Amino acid sequence: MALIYIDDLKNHIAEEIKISGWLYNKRSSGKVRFLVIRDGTGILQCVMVKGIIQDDVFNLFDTITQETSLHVFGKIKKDDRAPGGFEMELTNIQIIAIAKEYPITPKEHGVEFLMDLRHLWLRSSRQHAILRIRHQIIKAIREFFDNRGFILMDAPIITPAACEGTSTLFETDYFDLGKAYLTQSGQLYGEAGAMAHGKIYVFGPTFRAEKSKTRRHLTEFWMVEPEVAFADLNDNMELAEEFLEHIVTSVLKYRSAELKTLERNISILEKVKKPFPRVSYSEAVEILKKEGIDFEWGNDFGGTDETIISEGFDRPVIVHRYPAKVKAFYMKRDPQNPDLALAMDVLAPEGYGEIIGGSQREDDFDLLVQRIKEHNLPQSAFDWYLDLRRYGSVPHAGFGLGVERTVGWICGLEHVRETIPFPRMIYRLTP
RNA sequence: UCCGCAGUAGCUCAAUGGUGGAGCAUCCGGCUGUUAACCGGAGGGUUGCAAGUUCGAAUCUUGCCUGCGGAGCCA
Repeated sequence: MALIYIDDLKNHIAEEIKISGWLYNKRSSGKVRFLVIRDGTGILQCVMVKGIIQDDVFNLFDTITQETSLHVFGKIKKDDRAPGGFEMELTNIQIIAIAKEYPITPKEHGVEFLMDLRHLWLRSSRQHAILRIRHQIIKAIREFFDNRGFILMDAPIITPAACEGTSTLFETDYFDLGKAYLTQSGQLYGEAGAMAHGKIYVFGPTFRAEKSKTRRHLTEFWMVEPEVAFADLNDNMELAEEFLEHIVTSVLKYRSAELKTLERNISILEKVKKPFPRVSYSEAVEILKKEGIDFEWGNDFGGTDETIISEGFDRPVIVHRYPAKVKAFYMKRDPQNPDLALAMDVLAPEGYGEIIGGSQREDDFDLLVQRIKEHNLPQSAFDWYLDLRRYGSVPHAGFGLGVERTVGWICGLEHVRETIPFPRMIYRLTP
């Protein structure tokens, strides 16, 4: 017999059915008792009245504790008084396993306590909604690229050297070959893929060993990185805005119930339509100065700078053409001004900061060799990467989108630690 | 690594130098439509750890531990 799920109850009104789940909450007013069941797809209020149901079933109420697993049997009816709009008139209950005293009670808890119990916290309605939206975002990401002929190309997670040579990497011993590192970006491999397939995307976990202690940082996070051959900075910015529009539209369409659970103000999300405002780095610096910020041209923006810049716009804003010296070695210089890199960042509204970073890549062999030297990187480690310029180099561009920051923004969360099932942070390795 | 904040019952918090409490959770009792149900009762404490000041410390001082927020770095 196929399981019936709570989110499908509308097709089973007036039927006698079985629902399998866990006790979410229970209430009683003596002779009338309510069991609230969750089955992973929703919650269902079940009601029983003494004298109408068998006494031995009625009395099971006292032994069923929060999160006890059980089957409930009864007839489904519409009832506006019930959360979810449907109610089951109980005829029978089968207990599978009585739960021990459950630590997460239907009252407030602190984040530290809940994070220690993350494996159980995932069951509560808010976390449930967040992870369903995360799922939708990831689905929309894959859908977007798949529908446009991009090929998914997995990059290695264990790598021989830094991709960008700046961040601190997690290090491990690799047999007789010396040290290996966990990847901080699949991009360089993605460029190889773009030269083979035209347009690809890398989607995988990335790792940063920096001791970042902010609401925007995890040591392990997921990143999607498209890379397109024969594309320039403008193509890259257009791709990014169509991409973000698609993701947000998809979440609004398929996860409105979850956004409501999170009490997200969706009017802000509804404005995420292309074209996004575009400002150059220099214009962004002017915005900061107009707001009274003491900011020197040539520095990179900090978190608060990004917030101030994005506050002037009602949708994500693209900042382009950064000073080359604050950006990575592989970025192509602006032919109009060699001090600038053809880089672009997308800043999310409401202070969520940088969710996309990308650029047109340097495609000239000699210039790339020069950049590697300027950044004091070992050229031997990049010899394979230079091959991409030796053998049929073309203009190409791409970007990386941080999944957790995007989930945090769309859900309206305070901290990215709630956007991933089991966050890894500098002071948290468990559960 | 640096700066700031916090640590009291299983959980969330109160008590600011003078007898450590409340709500929730647990246990017992009551209630025929509850909505984080409600009402009555009970049990539950090395106030993060160590030292110091004081007649007296959860409260003041110092050190340590743990966590949170921010800076730097980045998505």
